[in-house]
Amino acid sequence: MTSIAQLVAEGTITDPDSAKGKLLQCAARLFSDKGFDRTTVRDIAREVGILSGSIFHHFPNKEAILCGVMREAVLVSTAKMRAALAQAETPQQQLLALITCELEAIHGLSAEGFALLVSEWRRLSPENQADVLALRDIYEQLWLDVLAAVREAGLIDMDCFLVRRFLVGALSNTYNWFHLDGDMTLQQLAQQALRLLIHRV
Amino acid sequence: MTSIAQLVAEGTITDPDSAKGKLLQCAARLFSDKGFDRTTVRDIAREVGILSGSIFHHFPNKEAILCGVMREAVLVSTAKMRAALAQAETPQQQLLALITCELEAIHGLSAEGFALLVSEWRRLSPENQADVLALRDIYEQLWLDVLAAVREAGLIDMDCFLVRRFLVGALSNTYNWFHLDGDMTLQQLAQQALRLLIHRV
DNA sequence: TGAACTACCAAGCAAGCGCTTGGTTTACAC
DNA sequence: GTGTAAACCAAGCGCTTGCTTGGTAGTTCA
Repeated sequence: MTSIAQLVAEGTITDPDSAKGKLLQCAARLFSDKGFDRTTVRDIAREVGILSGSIFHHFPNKEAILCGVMREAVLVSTAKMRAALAQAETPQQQLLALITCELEAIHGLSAEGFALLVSEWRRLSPENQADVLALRDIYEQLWLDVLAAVREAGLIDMDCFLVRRFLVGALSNTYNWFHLDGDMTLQQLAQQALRLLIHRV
Repeated sequence: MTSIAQLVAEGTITDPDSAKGKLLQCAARLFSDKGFDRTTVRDIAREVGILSGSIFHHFPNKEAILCGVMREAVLVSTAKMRAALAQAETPQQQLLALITCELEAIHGLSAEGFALLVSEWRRLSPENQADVLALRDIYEQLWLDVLAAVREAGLIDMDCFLVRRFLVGALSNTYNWFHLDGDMTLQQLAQQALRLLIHRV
């Protein structure tokens, strides 16, 4: 059973085969492609093959779609990171695993819509921001734990929070220049990002 | 004569005291605060104290305002960076100077609207993107020259293009978490960013 | 068989959007 | 005084937006 199927079974995330799940999936792709504001509810509806009004049977408003996309993106990514961490041994391997996971999420290989957490964060109301932030805190704690271990091992000497903040920017911005079909593989990109943080790889 | 006054005298940028200059300034702030799509021409007009239709006496359309803001932001930043470079001696000092300049630009201390180059880049038509990109290439070449010198000095060992790309993301994302009135000064932030790239500071 | 519920359609409303149009004010040159 | 041009106003057009409303198929379960 894949980690996603598990989350669906738990009721943590929406079944991607359900109507609501398809809406979230299409919305995530459209939001990522064109941005939240430039994506109309008619765009999303057309993509799933229903009329625009029907969307509001599943969501109270447009913002709730974005919120749903973000929530599930964080949840899926957290699960994938936990699974990847379990397979890594040294702190350095763990850090590389996290970087790889986040890059995969950003470039739509795992949780479509993850990049929106940075680019469209301000579109969310304060209430919805707090809602997603609670999930994101769990996600970020995984990072901080690993970074602390790497620091403990003497591989970095900067403040962990600061390292993470720089890294969030560096990785999320790869969305603007890195392409999966280019010369560089995602694994190579992850390796280079690791080299940025750790100077003896 | 300040570098900005010089650019105005050359006719390179718009006089900030002129009607058009005030429009660009207000638009830059509003675009930065609320985003391009969420800022209406009525918002901008209200801010400068004219009616919305009057804006189109100065600009052919809304996108041209964003394009103008970006153009001037790059031009001002480039000039500021050149001035800062002239005062630095070692490659490492030069790199710190560039980082400081870019952080100042991002956080609105020099060229208001610089952060838009990343966050609102996709709102520009391909023609306008090419237009701004030509100016930005000059700006980026300054970075690459300094990074090459730092690399020559053996202080970094990664590909310069890649370092710059990671750095663009890391610095531009400080807009989302760093605040000028917080515990950390902008100079300290610049120092830390330098430490990320160079491991013996 | 029929009540209840889910998912969706068909139509359209109210508000806000970028932008246009024709006319007025102001400043300055001759 | 008159001409000219820039800067702006006043009004609103045409269109798109998120969202609402009332109703209809299809399925489930008693």
